[in-house]
Amino acid sequence: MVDKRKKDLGVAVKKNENFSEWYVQVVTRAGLAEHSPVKGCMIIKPWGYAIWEKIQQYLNNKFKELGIENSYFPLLIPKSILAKEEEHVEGFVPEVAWVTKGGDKELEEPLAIRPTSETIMYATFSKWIRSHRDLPLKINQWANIVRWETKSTKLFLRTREFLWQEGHTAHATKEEAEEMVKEMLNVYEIMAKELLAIATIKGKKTESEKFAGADYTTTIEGLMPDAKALQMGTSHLLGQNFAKAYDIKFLGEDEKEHYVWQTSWGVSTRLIGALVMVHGDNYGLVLPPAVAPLQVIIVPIWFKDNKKEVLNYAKTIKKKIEKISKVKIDERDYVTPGFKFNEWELKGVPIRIEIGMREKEEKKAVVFRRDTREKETINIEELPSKIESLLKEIQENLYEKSKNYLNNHIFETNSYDELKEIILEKKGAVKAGWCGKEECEERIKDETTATPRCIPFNEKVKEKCVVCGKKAKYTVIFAKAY
RNA sequence: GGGGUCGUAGGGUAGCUUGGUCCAUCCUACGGGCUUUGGGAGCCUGGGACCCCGGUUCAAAUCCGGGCGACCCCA
Repeated sequence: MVDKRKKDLGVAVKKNENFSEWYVQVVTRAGLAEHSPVKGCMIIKPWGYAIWEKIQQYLNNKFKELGIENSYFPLLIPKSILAKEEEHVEGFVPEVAWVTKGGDKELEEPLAIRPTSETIMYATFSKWIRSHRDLPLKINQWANIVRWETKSTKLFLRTREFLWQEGHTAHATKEEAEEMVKEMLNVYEIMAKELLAIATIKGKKTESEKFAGADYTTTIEGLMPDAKALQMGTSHLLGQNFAKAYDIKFLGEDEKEHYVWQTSWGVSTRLIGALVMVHGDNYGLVLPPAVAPLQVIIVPIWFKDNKKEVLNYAKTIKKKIEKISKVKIDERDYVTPGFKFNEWELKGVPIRIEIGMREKEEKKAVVFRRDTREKETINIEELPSKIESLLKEIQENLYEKSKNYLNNHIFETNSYDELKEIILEKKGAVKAGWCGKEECEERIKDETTATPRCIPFNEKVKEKCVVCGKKAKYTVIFAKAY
Protein backbone atom coordinates (compact mmCIF):
# COMPACT_ATOMS: atom_id res chain seq x y z
CA MET A 1 0.00 0.00 0.00
CA VAL A 2 2.92 2.29 -0.70
CA ASP A 3 0.89 4.89 -2.56
CA LYS A 4 -1.59 5.24 0.26
CA ARG A 5 1.07 6.44 2.64
CA LYS A 6 0.86 9.93 3.90
CA LYS A 7 3.69 12.23 3.12
CA ASP A 8 5.10 12.67 6.56
CA LEU A 9 4.56 9.15 7.68
CA GLY A 10 6.50 6.36 6.12
CA VAL A 11 9.03 6.77 3.37
CA ALA A 12 7.65 8.56 0.35
CA VAL A 13 10.44 7.79 -2.12
CA LYS A 14 11.88 4.51 -3.31
CA LYS A 15 15.37 3.44 -2.37
CA ASN A 16 16.38 2.70 -5.93
CA GLU A 17 14.83 5.83 -7.41
CA ASN A 18 16.22 8.61 -5.24
CA PHE A 19 18.76 7.19 -2.87
CA SER A 20 19.86 10.33 -1.06
CA GLU A 21 16.32 11.56 -0.47
CA TRP A 22 15.36 8.07 0.65
CA TYR A 23 18.23 8.09 3.13
CA VAL A 24 17.20 11.41 4.67
CA GLN A 25 13.61 10.25 5.03
CA VAL A 26 14.49 6.95 6.67
CA VAL A 27 16.86 8.60 9.13
CA THR A 28 14.43 11.33 10.13
CA ARG A 29 11.15 9.45 9.97
CA ALA A 30 12.36 6.34 11.71
CA GLY A 31 13.35 8.69 14.50
CA LEU A 32 17.11 8.17 14.35
CA ALA A 33 18.29 11.76 14.07
CA GLU A 34 17.49 15.24 12.87
CA HIS A 35 19.24 18.45 11.90
CA SER A 36 20.21 20.93 14.57
CA PRO A 37 20.22 24.74 14.59
CA VAL A 38 23.99 24.62 14.04
CA LYS A 39 25.12 23.75 10.57
CA GLY A 40 26.81 20.40 10.36
CA CYS A 41 25.63 19.18 13.73
CA MET A 42 22.98 16.59 14.36
CA ILE A 43 20.57 15.63 17.06
CA ILE A 44 20.65 11.92 17.73
CA LYS A 45 17.22 10.85 18.87
CA PRO A 46 16.45 8.01 21.30
CA TRP A 47 15.97 5.34 18.65
CA GLY A 48 19.26 6.26 16.98
CA TYR A 49 21.08 6.58 20.26
CA ALA A 50 19.80 3.18 21.40
CA ILE A 51 21.50 1.67 18.35
CA TRP A 52 24.70 3.48 19.31
CA GLU A 53 24.40 2.03 22.79
CA LYS A 54 24.22 -1.46 21.34
CA ILE A 55 27.44 -0.77 19.47
CA GLN A 56 29.01 0.57 22.66
CA GLN A 57 27.95 -2.49 24.64
CA TYR A 58 29.36 -4.84 22.06
CA LEU A 59 32.71 -3.06 21.86
CA ASN A 60 33.05 -2.50 25.59
CA ASN A 61 32.76 -6.25 26.07
CA LYS A 62 35.47 -6.86 23.49
CA PHE A 63 37.66 -4.17 25.03
CA LYS A 64 37.41 -5.81 28.39
CA GLU A 65 38.48 -9.13 26.93
CA LEU A 66 41.51 -7.43 25.45
CA GLY A 67 42.48 -5.60 28.62
CA ILE A 68 41.54 -2.18 27.28
CA GLU A 69 40.33 0.34 29.86
CA ASN A 70 37.95 3.25 29.33
CA SER A 71 38.97 6.76 30.44
CA TYR A 72 38.11 10.29 29.52
CA PHE A 73 40.35 13.08 28.31
CA PRO A 74 39.37 16.73 27.93
CA LEU A 75 37.52 18.21 25.00
CA LEU A 76 39.91 21.16 24.77
CA ILE A 77 43.51 20.89 23.67
CA PRO A 78 46.04 23.73 24.11
CA LYS A 79 47.45 24.90 20.80
CA SER A 80 51.01 24.17 21.87
CA ILE A 81 50.20 20.52 22.57
CA LEU A 82 48.25 20.03 19.37
CA ALA A 83 51.13 21.32 17.29
CA LYS A 84 53.88 18.90 18.27
CA GLU A 85 53.62 16.16 15.68
CA GLU A 86 54.21 17.82 12.35
CA GLU A 87 52.46 15.52 9.91
CA HIS A 88 49.51 15.15 12.26
CA VAL A 89 49.10 18.91 12.59
CA GLU A 90 49.22 19.45 8.86
CA GLY A 91 46.51 16.87 8.40
CA PHE A 92 44.14 18.20 11.01
CA VAL A 93 44.67 21.92 11.54
CA PRO A 94 42.70 23.03 8.48
CA GLU A 95 39.57 21.65 10.10
CA VAL A 96 40.09 22.43 13.75
CA ALA A 97 37.58 24.60 15.60
CA TRP A 98 39.08 26.89 18.24
CA VAL A 99 37.98 28.37 21.52
CA THR A 100 39.61 31.78 21.84
CA LYS A 101 37.51 33.47 24.48
CA GLY A 102 36.43 32.75 28.03
CA GLY A 103 33.51 34.99 28.81
CA ASP A 104 34.56 38.17 27.06
CA LYS A 105 38.24 37.75 27.86
CA GLU A 106 40.57 36.70 25.11
CA LEU A 107 42.45 33.51 26.10
CA GLU A 108 46.21 33.64 26.28
CA GLU A 109 46.49 30.41 24.41
CA PRO A 110 43.77 29.28 21.99
CA LEU A 111 42.22 25.93 22.78
CA ALA A 112 41.43 23.45 20.04
CA ILE A 113 38.25 21.45 20.23
CA ARG A 114 39.58 17.94 19.72
CA PRO A 115 39.45 16.67 16.15
CA THR A 116 40.92 13.44 17.63
CA SER A 117 42.76 12.93 20.89
CA GLU A 118 46.22 11.60 20.08
CA THR A 119 47.92 14.81 21.12
CA ILE A 120 46.24 15.44 24.46
CA MET A 121 46.43 11.79 25.41
CA TYR A 122 50.04 11.33 24.47
CA ALA A 123 51.13 14.45 26.31
CA THR A 124 49.73 12.62 29.32
CA PHE A 125 51.06 9.17 28.41
CA SER A 126 54.57 10.59 28.62
CA LYS A 127 53.94 11.14 32.30
CA TRP A 128 52.23 7.80 32.88
CA ILE A 129 54.85 5.65 31.26
CA ARG A 130 58.16 5.22 33.07
CA SER A 131 59.17 1.58 32.83
CA HIS A 132 58.52 -1.49 30.75
CA ARG A 133 56.24 -2.54 33.60
CA ASP A 134 53.80 0.23 32.58
CA LEU A 135 53.43 -1.39 29.18
CA PRO A 136 51.38 -2.22 27.31
CA LEU A 137 49.09 0.71 28.05
CA LYS A 138 45.67 0.26 26.50
CA ILE A 139 43.19 3.12 26.78
CA ASN A 140 39.89 3.75 25.08
CA GLN A 141 37.54 6.68 25.28
CA TRP A 142 33.99 7.30 24.11
CA ALA A 143 33.77 10.90 23.05
CA ASN A 144 32.49 13.51 20.68
CA ILE A 145 34.86 15.19 18.28
CA VAL A 146 34.62 18.19 15.97
CA ARG A 147 36.03 18.60 12.49
CA TRP A 148 35.10 21.90 10.95
CA GLU A 149 34.63 21.17 7.28
CA THR A 150 31.56 19.80 5.63
CA LYS A 151 29.85 21.77 2.99
CA SER A 152 26.78 19.63 2.98
CA THR A 153 25.61 17.71 5.97
CA LYS A 154 24.51 14.11 5.77
CA LEU A 155 23.15 12.83 9.03
CA PHE A 156 25.49 10.24 10.56
CA LEU A 157 27.76 10.26 7.50
CA ARG A 158 29.11 13.77 7.28
CA THR A 159 28.66 16.05 10.27
CA ARG A 160 30.99 18.48 11.97
CA GLU A 161 30.49 16.91 15.34
CA PHE A 162 30.15 13.19 15.78
CA LEU A 163 30.47 10.48 18.41
CA TRP A 164 33.10 7.82 18.30
CA GLN A 165 35.33 5.56 20.24
CA GLU A 166 39.07 6.09 20.02
CA GLY A 167 41.52 3.58 21.37
CA HIS A 168 45.16 4.38 22.06
CA THR A 169 47.83 1.92 23.04
CA ALA A 170 51.53 2.02 23.76
CA HIS A 171 53.82 -1.00 23.51
CA ALA A 172 57.42 -1.93 24.11
CA THR A 173 58.02 -3.37 20.66
CA LYS A 174 56.94 -2.79 17.11
CA GLU A 175 55.82 -6.39 16.78
CA GLU A 176 53.50 -6.06 19.72
CA ALA A 177 52.04 -2.81 18.38
CA GLU A 178 51.49 -4.33 14.95
CA GLU A 179 49.75 -7.28 16.57
CA MET A 180 47.44 -4.80 18.32
CA VAL A 181 46.64 -3.04 15.06
CA LYS A 182 45.70 -6.34 13.51
CA GLU A 183 43.71 -7.49 16.51
CA MET A 184 41.55 -4.36 16.59
CA LEU A 185 40.87 -4.44 12.89
CA ASN A 186 39.68 -8.00 13.38
CA VAL A 187 37.40 -6.90 16.19
CA TYR A 188 35.90 -4.30 13.86
CA GLU A 189 35.47 -6.74 11.02
CA ILE A 190 33.73 -9.24 13.26
CA MET A 191 31.58 -6.53 14.75
CA ALA A 192 30.49 -5.45 11.27
CA LYS A 193 29.50 -9.03 10.60
CA GLU A 194 28.06 -10.23 13.90
CA LEU A 195 26.42 -7.04 15.02
CA LEU A 196 25.69 -4.95 11.95
CA ALA A 197 25.39 -7.79 9.43
CA ILE A 198 27.57 -5.90 6.99
CA ALA A 199 30.32 -7.51 4.93
CA THR A 200 33.50 -5.49 4.62
CA ILE A 201 36.87 -5.61 2.92
CA LYS A 202 39.91 -5.53 5.12
CA GLY A 203 43.01 -3.81 3.87
CA LYS A 204 45.65 -1.17 4.14
CA LYS A 205 45.30 2.47 3.13
CA THR A 206 47.60 3.96 0.52
CA GLU A 207 50.00 6.74 1.55
CA SER A 208 47.61 9.42 0.37
CA GLU A 209 44.73 8.07 2.41
CA LYS A 210 46.45 7.08 5.63
CA PHE A 211 45.94 8.79 8.99
CA ALA A 212 48.03 11.93 9.39
CA GLY A 213 50.95 10.98 11.59
CA ALA A 214 50.69 7.20 11.22
CA ASP A 215 53.20 4.77 9.77
CA TYR A 216 50.29 3.04 8.16
CA THR A 217 46.52 2.73 8.42
CA THR A 218 44.41 -0.38 8.10
CA THR A 219 40.70 -0.22 7.41
CA ILE A 220 37.49 -2.08 6.90
CA GLU A 221 35.53 -0.75 3.94
CA GLY A 222 31.87 -1.35 3.24
CA LEU A 223 30.20 -0.85 -0.12
CA MET A 224 26.95 1.08 -0.08
CA PRO A 225 24.04 0.56 -2.49
CA ASP A 226 24.98 3.69 -4.46
CA ALA A 227 28.36 2.12 -5.19
CA LYS A 228 30.17 4.42 -2.80
CA ALA A 229 32.56 2.95 -0.27
CA LEU A 230 32.25 3.75 3.40
CA GLN A 231 35.18 3.49 5.78
CA MET A 232 33.69 1.65 8.71
CA GLY A 233 36.60 1.38 11.06
CA THR A 234 40.31 2.13 11.08
CA SER A 235 43.30 0.88 13.00
CA HIS A 236 46.62 2.71 12.75
CA LEU A 237 50.18 1.85 13.49
CA LEU A 238 51.57 5.13 14.76
CA GLY A 239 55.06 3.74 15.13
CA GLN A 240 57.25 6.05 17.18
CA ASN A 241 56.20 9.28 15.50
CA PHE A 242 54.13 10.54 18.39
CA ALA A 243 56.39 8.95 21.00
CA LYS A 244 59.21 11.14 19.72
CA ALA A 245 57.08 14.26 19.45
CA TYR A 246 55.58 13.83 22.92
CA ASP A 247 58.57 12.21 24.52
CA ILE A 248 56.99 8.94 25.58
CA LYS A 249 59.89 6.83 26.79
CA PHE A 250 60.32 3.87 29.08
CA LEU A 251 63.21 2.23 30.83
CA GLY A 252 63.52 -1.26 29.41
CA GLU A 253 64.67 -4.47 31.02
CA ASP A 254 68.00 -3.65 29.43
CA GLU A 255 68.12 -0.57 31.67
CA LYS A 256 68.12 1.70 28.65
CA GLU A 257 65.56 4.27 27.53
CA HIS A 258 63.32 3.45 24.57
CA TYR A 259 60.51 5.20 22.76
CA VAL A 260 57.21 3.33 22.88
CA TRP A 261 55.42 1.95 19.84
CA GLN A 262 51.85 3.13 19.48
CA THR A 263 48.55 2.37 17.86
CA SER A 264 45.22 4.12 17.62
CA TRP A 265 41.90 2.92 16.26
CA GLY A 266 38.26 3.91 16.13
CA VAL A 267 34.73 3.61 14.87
CA SER A 268 32.06 6.29 14.83
CA THR A 269 28.34 6.93 14.58
CA ARG A 270 28.86 6.62 10.83
CA LEU A 271 28.16 2.97 11.38
CA ILE A 272 24.52 3.87 11.94
CA GLY A 273 24.46 5.50 8.51
CA ALA A 274 25.88 2.30 7.06
CA LEU A 275 23.14 0.26 8.74
CA VAL A 276 20.46 2.43 7.20
CA MET A 277 21.92 2.35 3.71
CA VAL A 278 22.83 -1.31 3.55
CA HIS A 279 19.71 -2.92 5.03
CA GLY A 280 16.91 -0.37 4.65
CA ASP A 281 14.13 -0.80 2.11
CA ASN A 282 11.10 1.05 0.76
CA TYR A 283 9.29 0.54 4.04
CA GLY A 284 12.07 2.07 6.11
CA LEU A 285 14.81 0.81 8.34
CA VAL A 286 15.65 -2.88 8.66
CA LEU A 287 17.63 -3.65 11.78
CA PRO A 288 19.70 -6.78 12.18
CA PRO A 289 18.49 -8.41 15.43
CA ALA A 290 21.88 -8.10 17.10
CA VAL A 291 21.86 -4.28 17.00
CA ALA A 292 18.12 -3.79 17.31
CA PRO A 293 17.24 -2.01 20.57
CA LEU A 294 13.93 -3.82 20.33
CA GLN A 295 13.76 -7.22 18.64
CA VAL A 296 10.11 -8.18 18.93
CA ILE A 297 7.09 -5.91 19.05
CA ILE A 298 3.75 -7.41 20.03
CA VAL A 299 0.75 -5.67 18.49
CA PRO A 300 -2.50 -6.68 20.22
CA ILE A 301 -5.66 -6.34 18.19
CA TRP A 302 -8.64 -5.80 20.41
CA PHE A 303 -12.21 -4.60 20.45
CA LYS A 304 -13.66 -2.62 23.29
CA ASP A 305 -15.29 -5.63 24.90
CA ASN A 306 -12.27 -7.92 24.75
CA LYS A 307 -9.37 -5.54 25.26
CA LYS A 308 -8.46 -7.03 28.61
CA GLU A 309 -8.46 -10.61 27.37
CA VAL A 310 -6.32 -9.80 24.37
CA LEU A 311 -3.90 -7.77 26.44
CA ASN A 312 -3.55 -10.60 28.94
CA TYR A 313 -2.80 -12.99 26.12
CA ALA A 314 -0.18 -10.55 24.87
CA LYS A 315 1.41 -10.54 28.30
CA THR A 316 1.47 -14.32 28.36
CA ILE A 317 3.27 -14.30 25.05
CA LYS A 318 5.69 -11.67 26.20
CA LYS A 319 6.61 -13.76 29.22
CA LYS A 320 7.24 -16.77 27.03
CA ILE A 321 9.84 -15.00 24.94
CA GLU A 322 11.32 -12.26 27.08
CA LYS A 323 14.22 -14.44 28.14
CA ILE A 324 15.35 -14.99 24.58
CA SER A 325 14.58 -11.60 23.06
CA LYS A 326 14.10 -7.93 23.77
CA VAL A 327 10.32 -7.64 23.50
CA LYS A 328 7.65 -5.03 24.10
CA ILE A 329 3.87 -4.81 23.83
CA ASP A 330 2.49 -1.82 21.95
CA GLU A 331 -0.40 -1.00 24.26
CA ARG A 332 -1.37 2.30 22.71
CA ASP A 333 -5.11 2.50 22.22
CA TYR A 334 -5.24 5.72 20.26
CA VAL A 335 -3.78 4.35 17.05
CA THR A 336 -5.04 1.45 14.97
CA PRO A 337 -3.14 -1.81 14.52
CA GLY A 338 -2.47 -0.89 10.90
CA PHE A 339 -0.76 2.26 12.02
CA LYS A 340 1.40 0.32 14.43
CA PHE A 341 2.38 -2.20 11.76
CA ASN A 342 3.65 0.55 9.53
CA GLU A 343 5.37 2.46 12.26
CA TRP A 344 7.36 -0.49 13.61
CA GLU A 345 8.34 -1.47 10.11
CA LEU A 346 9.59 2.05 9.55
CA LYS A 347 11.66 1.75 12.70
CA GLY A 348 13.06 -1.57 11.56
CA VAL A 349 12.07 -3.88 14.41
CA PRO A 350 13.04 -7.39 13.21
CA ILE A 351 9.94 -9.30 14.33
CA ARG A 352 6.33 -8.37 14.94
CA ILE A 353 3.78 -10.58 16.65
CA GLU A 354 0.11 -9.88 15.91
CA ILE A 355 -2.47 -11.32 18.22
CA GLY A 356 -6.21 -10.90 18.68
CA MET A 357 -9.12 -13.01 19.91
CA ARG A 358 -8.65 -15.37 17.01
CA GLU A 359 -5.11 -16.23 18.09
CA LYS A 360 -6.03 -16.38 21.74
CA GLU A 361 -8.76 -18.92 21.12
CA GLU A 362 -6.56 -21.06 18.89
CA LYS A 363 -3.48 -20.58 21.14
CA LYS A 364 -1.54 -19.18 18.23
CA ALA A 365 0.31 -16.07 17.16
CA VAL A 366 0.96 -14.39 13.83
CA VAL A 367 4.67 -13.80 13.35
CA PHE A 368 5.92 -11.25 10.84
CA ARG A 369 9.57 -10.87 9.89
CA ARG A 370 10.76 -7.46 8.81
CA ASP A 371 13.51 -8.48 6.40
CA THR A 372 11.35 -10.49 4.01
CA ARG A 373 7.99 -9.10 5.19
CA GLU A 374 6.54 -12.62 5.43
CA LYS A 375 3.81 -13.66 7.89
CA GLU A 376 3.36 -17.02 9.49
CA THR A 377 0.96 -18.43 12.11
CA ILE A 378 2.67 -20.30 14.94
CA ASN A 379 1.40 -22.41 17.84
CA ILE A 380 2.16 -20.78 21.12
CA GLU A 381 4.24 -23.76 22.35
CA GLU A 382 6.53 -23.42 19.40
CA LEU A 383 6.82 -19.69 19.68
CA PRO A 384 10.02 -19.40 21.77
CA SER A 385 12.01 -21.71 19.52
CA LYS A 386 10.55 -20.01 16.47
CA ILE A 387 11.55 -16.54 17.67
CA GLU A 388 14.99 -17.73 18.59
CA SER A 389 15.65 -19.30 15.22
CA LEU A 390 14.06 -16.44 13.37
CA LEU A 391 16.29 -13.84 15.02
CA LYS A 392 19.28 -15.88 13.99
CA GLU A 393 17.95 -16.39 10.50
CA ILE A 394 17.25 -12.70 9.94
CA GLN A 395 20.74 -11.78 11.10
CA GLU A 396 22.26 -14.34 8.75
CA ASN A 397 20.02 -13.44 5.87
CA LEU A 398 20.93 -9.77 6.10
CA TYR A 399 24.62 -10.57 6.28
CA GLU A 400 24.41 -12.91 3.30
CA LYS A 401 22.67 -10.23 1.28
CA SER A 402 25.33 -7.73 2.20
CA LYS A 403 28.09 -10.18 1.35
CA ASN A 404 26.57 -11.01 -2.01
CA TYR A 405 26.18 -7.37 -2.84
CA LEU A 406 29.80 -6.71 -1.98
CA ASN A 407 31.06 -9.66 -3.99
CA ASN A 408 28.93 -8.81 -7.00
CA HIS A 409 29.90 -5.17 -7.12
CA ILE A 410 33.65 -5.32 -7.09
CA PHE A 411 34.83 -5.57 -10.64
CA GLU A 412 38.30 -6.71 -11.52
CA THR A 413 39.76 -5.14 -14.58
CA ASN A 414 43.01 -4.27 -16.30
CA SER A 415 41.41 -1.72 -18.58
CA TYR A 416 41.36 1.93 -17.65
CA ASP A 417 38.37 2.60 -19.88
CA GLU A 418 36.45 -0.08 -18.08
CA LEU A 419 37.45 1.34 -14.71
CA LYS A 420 36.12 4.72 -15.77
CA GLU A 421 32.89 3.25 -17.00
CA ILE A 422 32.29 1.24 -13.81
CA ILE A 423 32.91 4.22 -11.57
CA LEU A 424 31.16 6.86 -13.64
CA GLU A 425 28.08 4.75 -14.22
CA LYS A 426 27.98 3.87 -10.54
CA LYS A 427 28.11 0.16 -11.15
CA GLY A 428 30.37 -0.59 -8.22
CA ALA A 429 33.96 -0.58 -7.06
CA VAL A 430 36.99 -1.60 -9.08
CA LYS A 431 39.77 -3.96 -8.16
CA ALA A 432 42.84 -3.26 -10.23
CA GLY A 433 46.61 -3.12 -10.29
CA TRP A 434 48.46 0.05 -9.34
CA CYS A 435 52.11 0.93 -9.82
CA GLY A 436 52.21 2.96 -6.60
CA LYS A 437 52.84 6.31 -8.27
CA GLU A 438 50.86 9.28 -7.14
CA GLU A 439 50.21 10.55 -10.65
CA CYS A 440 48.26 7.42 -11.56
CA GLU A 441 46.19 7.73 -8.40
CA GLU A 442 45.62 11.41 -9.17
CA ARG A 443 44.50 10.72 -12.70
CA ILE A 444 41.83 8.32 -11.52
CA LYS A 445 40.69 10.86 -8.97
CA ASP A 446 40.57 13.69 -11.51
CA GLU A 447 38.74 11.76 -14.15
CA THR A 448 36.34 9.69 -12.05
CA THR A 449 36.42 11.16 -8.47
CA ALA A 450 37.21 7.64 -7.26
CA THR A 451 40.04 7.18 -4.77
CA PRO A 452 41.96 4.14 -3.59
CA ARG A 453 39.89 2.76 -0.73
CA CYS A 454 42.32 0.10 0.34
CA ILE A 455 44.91 -2.44 -0.62
CA PRO A 456 43.07 -5.62 0.37
CA PHE A 457 44.93 -8.12 2.49
CA ASN A 458 45.80 -11.54 1.10
CA GLU A 459 45.42 -10.45 -2.45
CA LYS A 460 47.68 -11.51 -5.28
CA VAL A 461 49.38 -8.50 -6.86
CA LYS A 462 48.18 -7.81 -10.37
CA GLU A 463 50.65 -7.64 -13.22
CA LYS A 464 50.02 -4.15 -14.53
CA CYS A 465 48.97 -0.75 -13.32
CA VAL A 466 45.51 -0.05 -14.68
CA VAL A 467 46.49 3.51 -15.54
CA CYS A 468 50.04 3.52 -16.90
CA GLY A 469 50.41 -0.16 -17.76
CA LYS A 470 53.73 -0.46 -15.96
CA LYS A 471 54.45 -3.15 -13.42
CA ALA A 472 51.92 -3.12 -10.58
CA LYS A 473 53.09 -2.96 -7.00
CA TYR A 474 49.69 -3.35 -5.40
CA THR A 475 46.18 -4.53 -6.05
CA VAL A 476 43.84 -1.76 -5.00
CA ILE A 477 40.10 -1.25 -4.55
CA PHE A 478 39.04 2.01 -6.17
CA ALA A 479 35.67 3.60 -5.45
CA LYS A 480 33.99 6.86 -4.72
CA ALA A 481 33.95 7.44 -1.01
CA TYR A 482 31.61 8.88 1.55
C1' G B 1 36.72 24.68 -4.52
C1' G B 2 32.88 26.08 -8.71
C1' G B 3 27.73 26.44 -10.22
C1' G B 4 22.50 26.23 -9.29
C1' U B 5 17.79 25.92 -6.55
C1' C B 6 15.39 27.16 -2.19
C1' G B 7 13.65 28.94 3.09
C1' U B 8 5.57 30.29 5.07
C1' A B 9 2.93 25.84 11.79
C1' G B 10 6.22 19.40 13.63
C1' G B 11 6.06 17.69 8.05
C1' G B 12 4.22 19.05 3.09
C1' U B 13 2.19 23.38 0.66
C1' A B 14 -0.95 28.11 -1.56
C1' G B 15 0.04 33.18 -1.83
C1' C B 16 5.42 36.25 -4.03
C1' U B 17 5.79 37.70 -10.94
C1' U B 18 2.19 42.91 -10.47
C1' G B 19 3.36 45.20 -2.28
C1' G B 20 -2.73 46.53 0.25
C1' U B 21 -8.05 41.76 -0.68
C1' C B 22 -3.39 37.85 4.33
C1' C B 23 -4.43 39.29 12.34
C1' A B 24 -2.13 34.14 5.60
C1' U B 25 -4.57 28.74 2.02
C1' C B 26 -5.14 23.59 2.06
C1' C B 27 -3.45 18.54 3.54
C1' U B 28 -1.19 16.06 7.39
C1' A B 29 0.64 15.81 12.30
C1' C B 30 -0.67 17.65 17.51
C1' G B 31 -4.55 18.59 22.09
C1' G B 32 -9.81 17.57 23.73
C1' G B 33 -14.54 14.77 22.85
C1' C B 34 -17.40 10.89 20.60
C1' U B 35 -16.52 6.69 17.84
C1' U B 36 -13.47 2.89 15.59
C1' U B 37 -9.53 -1.04 15.80
C1' G B 38 -6.88 -7.96 11.52
C1' G B 39 -2.35 -2.98 7.03
C1' G B 40 -1.53 4.29 8.13
C1' A B 41 -10.27 4.99 10.16
C1' G B 42 -14.42 8.85 10.76
C1' C B 43 -17.02 13.17 12.74
C1' C B 44 -16.94 17.58 15.94
C1' U B 45 -13.61 20.97 18.11
C1' G B 46 -9.04 23.62 19.70
C1' G B 47 -4.01 25.40 19.34
C1' G B 48 0.01 26.22 15.88
C1' A B 49 3.86 29.60 10.74
C1' C B 50 5.85 34.10 6.87
C1' C B 51 14.50 31.93 8.88
C1' C B 52 17.31 36.42 11.12
C1' C B 53 19.02 41.62 10.75
C1' G B 54 18.67 45.94 8.09
C1' G B 55 16.66 48.97 3.93
C1' U B 56 12.73 50.92 0.44
C1' U B 57 7.44 52.29 1.25
C1' C B 58 1.69 55.33 3.83
C1' A B 59 1.90 49.81 3.62
C1' A B 60 6.47 43.98 3.06
C1' A B 61 5.38 36.82 3.33
C1' U B 62 5.81 39.58 -1.38
C1' C B 63 10.84 44.34 -3.52
C1' C B 64 16.42 45.32 -2.22
C1' G B 65 21.11 44.23 0.74
C1' G B 66 23.54 41.24 4.20
C1' G B 67 23.59 37.02 7.42
C1' C B 68 22.17 32.05 8.76
C1' G B 69 20.44 27.41 7.02
C1' A B 70 18.91 23.40 3.56
C1' C B 71 19.09 20.71 -1.01
C1' C B 72 21.04 19.40 -6.04
C1' C B 73 24.94 19.18 -9.80
C1' C B 74 30.13 19.50 -11.01
C1' A B 75 35.55 19.22 -9.25
